[in-house]
Amino acid sequence: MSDDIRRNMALFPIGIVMKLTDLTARQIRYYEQHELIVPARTSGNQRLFSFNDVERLLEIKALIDKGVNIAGIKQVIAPVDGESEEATVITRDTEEKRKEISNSELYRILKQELFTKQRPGQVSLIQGELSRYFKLN
DNA sequence: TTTCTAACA
DNA sequence: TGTTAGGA
Repeated sequence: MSDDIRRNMALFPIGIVMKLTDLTARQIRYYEQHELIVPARTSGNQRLFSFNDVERLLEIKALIDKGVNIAGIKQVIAPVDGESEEATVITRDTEEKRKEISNSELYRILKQELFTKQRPGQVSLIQGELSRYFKLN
């Protein structure tokens, strides 16, 4: 499915991802160090995240909120190596949680957010929206 | 202005 | 994890 390429297409810089996930740049970079995510880089060494990266980050956030440490999260989320089929490999446990939100739904919400949050001083609404889908089980 | 790496009161 | 320095 060509939908995979879109989900794995590196699009947004860390600033956007911060608002989308409600995570600090520090946390996002930290998770990258632990290989929980492997964002692409621009020629200027700037990170570029894909929708998949954002989804992973949201899952990580949900797990962190549950009190799971990095080691635990690594067990839940399959390590990202190859970019082909392995890109979306996840454990059955995680897959079940993801079923709570459809791909189109996530895309719609994220896209809407991208067009909404532009002006400074404006609070993103996606955090609350997405947290609903990833609400604690 | 935004992001990056490295490092620590 | 927060936060800052210093550079791109």
